[in-house]
Amino acid sequence: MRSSQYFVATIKEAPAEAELASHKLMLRAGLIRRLGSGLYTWMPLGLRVLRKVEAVVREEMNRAGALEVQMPCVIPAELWQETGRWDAFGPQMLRIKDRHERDFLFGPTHEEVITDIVRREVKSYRELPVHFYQMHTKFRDEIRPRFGVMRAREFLMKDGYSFHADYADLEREYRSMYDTYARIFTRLGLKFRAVAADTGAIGGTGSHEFHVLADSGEDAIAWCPDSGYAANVELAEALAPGRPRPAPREPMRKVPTPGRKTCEEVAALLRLPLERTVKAIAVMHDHDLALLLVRGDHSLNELKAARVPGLDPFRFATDGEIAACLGCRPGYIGPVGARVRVIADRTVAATADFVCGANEEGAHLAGVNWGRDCPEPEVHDIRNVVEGDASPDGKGALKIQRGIEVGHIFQLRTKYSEAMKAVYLDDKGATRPMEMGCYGIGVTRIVAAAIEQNHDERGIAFPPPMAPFAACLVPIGYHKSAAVREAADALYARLAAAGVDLLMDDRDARPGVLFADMDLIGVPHRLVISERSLAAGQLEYKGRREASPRNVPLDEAERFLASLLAAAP
RNA sequence: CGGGGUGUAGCGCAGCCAGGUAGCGCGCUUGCUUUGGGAGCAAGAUGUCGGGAGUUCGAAUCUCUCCACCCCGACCA
Repeated sequence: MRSSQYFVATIKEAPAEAELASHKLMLRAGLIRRLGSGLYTWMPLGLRVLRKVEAVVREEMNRAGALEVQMPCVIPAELWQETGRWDAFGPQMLRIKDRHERDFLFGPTHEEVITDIVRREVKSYRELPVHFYQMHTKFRDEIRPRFGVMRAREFLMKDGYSFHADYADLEREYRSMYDTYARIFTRLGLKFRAVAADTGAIGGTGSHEFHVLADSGEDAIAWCPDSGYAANVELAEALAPGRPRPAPREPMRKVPTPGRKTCEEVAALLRLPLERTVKAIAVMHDHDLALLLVRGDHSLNELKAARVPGLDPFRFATDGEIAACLGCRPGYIGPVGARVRVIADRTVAATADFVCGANEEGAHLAGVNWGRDCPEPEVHDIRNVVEGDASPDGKGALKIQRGIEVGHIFQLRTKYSEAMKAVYLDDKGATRPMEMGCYGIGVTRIVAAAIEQNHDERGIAFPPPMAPFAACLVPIGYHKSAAVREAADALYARLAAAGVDLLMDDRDARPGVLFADMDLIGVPHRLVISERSLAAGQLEYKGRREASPRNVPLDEAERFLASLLAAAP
């Protein structure tokens, strides 16, 4: 491809709306353009990248024995009413009506559609297992689309669904998909980690997420270098402290803390470590206020809190509700004297002589002890684990890393097959529901995640498997020097004939412009032809991540490039 | 939805507080020069100042209202 015949839509300054490096770079490199909130056009260059990711995913899915299908984006409401998700899925599902006022939805996921297909087509255990997948445009009306295609409303997803005669076979396929996903992300040249995960709205039992590691990731993952344990922080259990609660040593006393509302401020005022403070979070369940207590240096895990018996569903209490129930503003609330349900985190329950709000404006209590100063609390694991916590498997300490979720696999079991009567006859003639698994990859998100992980001050440094072009040829003085033009055209023809995925930047611009653009769009290998190098019978090579160029004899260019491209990413 | 912020040329921004009829940089067009890391000079083109209503002799600027977008929290591939 010649860039003069192509569409290089690079820009110098990123639009102000972009904050994340990958979002800025995708706009600057001309990979995408925004149409509306969470809606993006993939420009020619970006689409090349997307197609390369897609190809790797497709190849590995096919290798694993899954079969590609294409389901409709627009789905009749009846199917979703059958499983109850028409009402349960919530506002992120885009509902639409046709000319007859019939209800449809734009599919955010396709369990119902595929289950409908399979229940019609598969009647016997002899036809199982089956695994269908598609590369599909999904729409989810996200509460807050952000970071470009990282969290878009419309996005490309690989979604696969498998059906099995028994759980053992589902487990086999689940392990196969786990390995397939690991192979896909490895092939794409990404640093990733597979972690145990919550099953969320999709439902089912076992589940793993695949995260591309990046500090800008929206998820936190907890992992243990000693045991290999890895889980989303949402899920990772915070064990109770190993030692029992110390005996009280201090008397309880009220201390004035005007204007100090946060645990940090109170701890600083009293010159106490943050671990001695207790943070109270007021929540409402069924018109009843409850206090959730975590240590000042810890944070509440809302998923865990929602699993506390008798607390689901809960919401955060308003300032008015807190005032009505506890007689003061948030910032000064605490368990002592509060006539409400008190749920303490395991760590809080094992803390003595702690500091908490006095339920009085501008005052806290210090030296507070369970049992002596207020009733023993209800104890649950309701906090997020932090770096250094004991691994839930009891073997070592946890580390915390941030990640971008690019894949998620679930064991759905019979949740959908029972709701939709997807049954088969086993070898004894008995009717049984199919065991089901589902497996998703955010294809568009992978591109953003890869850039997040692979960029520098000059732009994107794509892993070779997903670079828009495998290599580029930059002739200097193409429009001025006949020698350069002839040599560049000849090399271009030879490399094209050899099937090299090459971009020749033959635009009539200064060399700096060409170099800057090739660096920005992330082409991994760069060849430069100029009168200077030509005179020595050489051309110049530089890898995108390398600091300085080296010379290569002109007549060895093909072989040289071929060996680079054959090398592992 | 709650909290914060921004809408002025294709992009990035100034002008707004102290109303007087719109500007800078990049990009774009033309010409000349330049040519190994986003060139220089010259001449140009491009704006319903987010929409609507109001105050005023006069509104980008003040008031009200609607809209869009961004950031922080609940969602998820």
